Amino acid sequence: MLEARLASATVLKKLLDAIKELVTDCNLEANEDGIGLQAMDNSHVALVTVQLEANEFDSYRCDRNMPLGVNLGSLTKILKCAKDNDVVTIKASDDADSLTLLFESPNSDRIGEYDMKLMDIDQEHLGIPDTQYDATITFSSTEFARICRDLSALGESVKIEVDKQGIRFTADGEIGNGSVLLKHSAGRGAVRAPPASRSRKAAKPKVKKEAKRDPDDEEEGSEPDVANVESDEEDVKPDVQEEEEEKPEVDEDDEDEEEQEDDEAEQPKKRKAGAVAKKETNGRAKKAKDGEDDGEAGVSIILQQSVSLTFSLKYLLNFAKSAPLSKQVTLNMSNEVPLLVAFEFEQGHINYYLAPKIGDD
Amino acid sequence: MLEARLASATVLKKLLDAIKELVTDCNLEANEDGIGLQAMDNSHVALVTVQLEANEFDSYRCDRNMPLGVNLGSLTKILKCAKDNDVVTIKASDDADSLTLLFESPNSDRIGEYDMKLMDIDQEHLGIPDTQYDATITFSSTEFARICRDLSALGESVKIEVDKQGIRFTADGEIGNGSVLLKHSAGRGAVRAPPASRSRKAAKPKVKKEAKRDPDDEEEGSEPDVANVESDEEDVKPDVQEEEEEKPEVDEDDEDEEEQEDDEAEQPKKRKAGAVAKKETNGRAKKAKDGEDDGEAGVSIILQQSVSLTFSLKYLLNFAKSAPLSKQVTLNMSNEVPLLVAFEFEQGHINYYLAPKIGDD
DNA sequence: AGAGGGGTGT
DNA sequence: ACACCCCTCT
Repeated sequence: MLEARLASATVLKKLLDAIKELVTDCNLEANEDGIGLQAMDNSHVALVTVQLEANEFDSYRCDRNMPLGVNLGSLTKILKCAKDNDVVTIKASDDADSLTLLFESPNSDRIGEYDMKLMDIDQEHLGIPDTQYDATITFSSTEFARICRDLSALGESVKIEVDKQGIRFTADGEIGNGSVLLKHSAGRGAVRAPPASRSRKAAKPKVKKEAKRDPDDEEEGSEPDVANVESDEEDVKPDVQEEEEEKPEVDEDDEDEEEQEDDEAEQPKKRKAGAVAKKETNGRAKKAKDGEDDGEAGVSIILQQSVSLTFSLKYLLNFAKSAPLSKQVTLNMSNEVPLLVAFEFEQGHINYYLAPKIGDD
Repeated sequence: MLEARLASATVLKKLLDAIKELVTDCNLEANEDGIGLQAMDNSHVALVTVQLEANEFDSYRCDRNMPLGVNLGSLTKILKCAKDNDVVTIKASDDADSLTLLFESPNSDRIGEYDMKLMDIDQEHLGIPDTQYDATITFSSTEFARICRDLSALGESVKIEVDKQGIRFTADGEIGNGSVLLKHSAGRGAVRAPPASRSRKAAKPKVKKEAKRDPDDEEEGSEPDVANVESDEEDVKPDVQEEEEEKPEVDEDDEDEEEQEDDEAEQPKKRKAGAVAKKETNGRAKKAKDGEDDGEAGVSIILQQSVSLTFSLKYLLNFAKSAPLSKQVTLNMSNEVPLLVAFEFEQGHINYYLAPKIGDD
């Protein structure tokens, strides 16, 4: 049986707003690690994964692995019945034919209880290899959303080029061409040599498989398909959550405190997530007065080699709907390999994978 | 070649929002005076003119007259890619087959560059005579917008009557009749005898031609046509900008300092525009606390003789979309002559001309 | 409370 | 496809 208590409904609401248009039905995978979700989008082009960490819940109990097949539209409707600051309790009995959501006002003077029918969904669990990316760019998620929105007025595709100078998004279309260049920020998340951050990653157990995909993988995943997905269930979830935990730190310790953070890396994740949240708050307060509040925390670029990839803006626009979940987004790119768009938030993360268009000059 | 730099994208955005539904394609006329636009609306009923003064740009360079044929929809799309406080640079090379817009964030960490295809547009340049109007009413632009919106719920036409008491807008329709009366403000922009303000205007060179239109002009422009437009290119732009520069002052010196402002009238325009902007700011700050911020600066009426004219609300609604550009709007009316609706803003002005309906009451 | 974005209707 | 209205996010 599952019983998970979350202090605020707002994360769940934002999560569902983010993915409900990408995925109609899918299994929520509840287990001792927390609640996860993995699904191809409806047109089978993009892959979304979500993980809510068990130890980020106010309380969490899950006796066994439970695949909970939900219709995300229905779940969204039910979540609309919760106020943002309601305390949410998610319950499922062992037969798992329905999911119960309990919404309590903060002072418990109102309690809503909603039951949702579950469905059986046959869903292969895809293994997602832990890729070492050639370029990792972390910047304002609202800036990301803004760029995708702006450029989608011009064309259907965006070319993303990353080099030492910064990251450039370019779209061409009938009415004209547009390009947006974000320069890496001096003083904060500036361009950093990869080895420094990689060495920290080596401390993790069973991370990294191969850094690059096989060429034929990209062949068949040429356009509308996530190329580097494998069917290796065993090591997927650990990999994903370890890897995602990693990325924001790169930006974190760009400030001043690398060694300290490395120490913390051995500690429970709860502690680390707290640090992330705190830092984000600082970032906002710090930047609040300089007028430009999209530039929060600047643009961090970690570059192993320059990349140039082209993607469908339609999907990026969808991914950018996760911006309310996190102030920062991380784009992970290697040439001819699917893009990983990652959002970290206090309770977990959401990752999107999208294969590049081919012939992307 | 043209290169014009504007400290903030917001004026351009507002301008295009204001006219993009009225005009589809038109030439931007860049020359040493600045950037101008003149176009009939798509149904050839109303006339719009815009002027952005060269000396109000942060920097301005235009070597020769360049007609830049733009699709306003495309330009609007591109301007949506600029944030309000972005610095905008407009560039066109001498062959003028495309227009480049550069959007830089205030701290230059983001640079957007957009190229827009230009088109050849054959467009006669209409001469607009400098008319002395029988009634000139200056009041809150949002009030104007509100009245147009409110009355358009009742009928398709509005009768505008101006006399010493004030200005009355009346609409009749099936569900009932409505009328809004704005009284001239005591203490501020009150009704003023025309000679006083006319004498100031007399200080300008080459102003005023004839005060009234020829009757046959109105005949052919009876309903859907701007009647008093002549094909006299020479004196149009100077006249327009002189005249428009004049109007807000009427309201300005209603405060206490008539003579001083008359002195300034001889000074360069740059100086005067600055004064206008400053006064507007004061007006906002002053009124901020009395709750009614539509009544800013009151209602100023300069009346030579009473007028009563009827106009299509559809067009007035469109004109009122310029309200974000200026806190004040000026209506200039003479019986049986097209209405001039004028908005002044720091970088220039926008004027709308609309012929009255006949049988107007 | 205001502005921007998304969705719906013409 | 464009315009208008409503809702959400800032």
